[in-house]
Amino acid sequence: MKEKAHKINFPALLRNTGLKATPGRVSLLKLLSKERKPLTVEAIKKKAGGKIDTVTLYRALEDFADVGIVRRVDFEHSHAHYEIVAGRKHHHHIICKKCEKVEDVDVCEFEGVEKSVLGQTRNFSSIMNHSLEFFGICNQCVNK
Amino acid sequence: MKEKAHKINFPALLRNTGLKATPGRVSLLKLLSKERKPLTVEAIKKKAGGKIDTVTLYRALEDFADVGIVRRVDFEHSHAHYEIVAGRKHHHHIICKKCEKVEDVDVCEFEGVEKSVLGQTRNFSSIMNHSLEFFGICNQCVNK
DNA sequence: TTAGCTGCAAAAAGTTTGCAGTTCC
DNA sequence: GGAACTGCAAACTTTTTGCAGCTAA
Repeated sequence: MKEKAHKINFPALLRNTGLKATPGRVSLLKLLSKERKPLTVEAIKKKAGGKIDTVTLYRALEDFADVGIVRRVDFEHSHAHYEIVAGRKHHHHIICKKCEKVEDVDVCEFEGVEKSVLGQTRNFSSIMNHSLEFFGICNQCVNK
Repeated sequence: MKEKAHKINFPALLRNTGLKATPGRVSLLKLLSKERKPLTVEAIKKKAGGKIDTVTLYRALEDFADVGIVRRVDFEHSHAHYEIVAGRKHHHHIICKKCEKVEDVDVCEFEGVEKSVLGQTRNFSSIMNHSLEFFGICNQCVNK
């Protein structure tokens, strides 16, 4: 079963979540959907040919993350990454501590784990999402 | 089995990893060890009575993280947190998306998972560490 | 028409770099 | 003595805020 994120109707997706389907936001989603990996704000800007205003980009990404179309990912490097969620299977990442190379990884089901986590706390009643990242040094960076 | 992080010989620990046991670094480790939760650089500074220089703090934390005495944790809020590792059991966190409240959580073994992850990639040969954080809205913030 | 989106300017927040002086071992 | 650590100044990067004009629905 191949993922066909490019077939998603982004204007409809945006409207369904209460956001407006502006040309800028639709192309941003297309870009993220095509790249299929976590990108920094600067990287997105570059990929878009520098045409997007940085502030507008931050605001769009925040809005998207709020409604779950996009997710923010942190790799212990002081800048956030954003990745499309819509049209993609749930997955995690392995990241090179040196060059920041990122690869997707699949990990077993997490439903049981979330239940167990909720069983341990009295301050939380539900879990909205989780992040799971693996860190190492990639084979290219090891040889240096 | 209670954790007794306060009994750790920090000067020795530092020297064992090739770092110098300066008074500043030893008290920083004591502070982190006492707090037992992820703190931002600003929070550490405040707890220390503002006596630590910010730059020195960043450099010490980075050095500590490099040798594994401390770990950096990211909570999808644009500032890093640092938590002591030495003397503590491996654990993860659940974080409130609104107030950034943090609670420790224990999760089942990860050895099998790491093996499975390494089986999926050709670019990495080992995993040095992983991050696993759960996000939700805490009960106090829900009622707002 | 109006709530939401955009872009510019500016500021705030977080982090890094360079360097001269000090301290640990 | 020498490598590591510290503190200050300065720079740089990342993210946020405010506001006026524009646009999708």
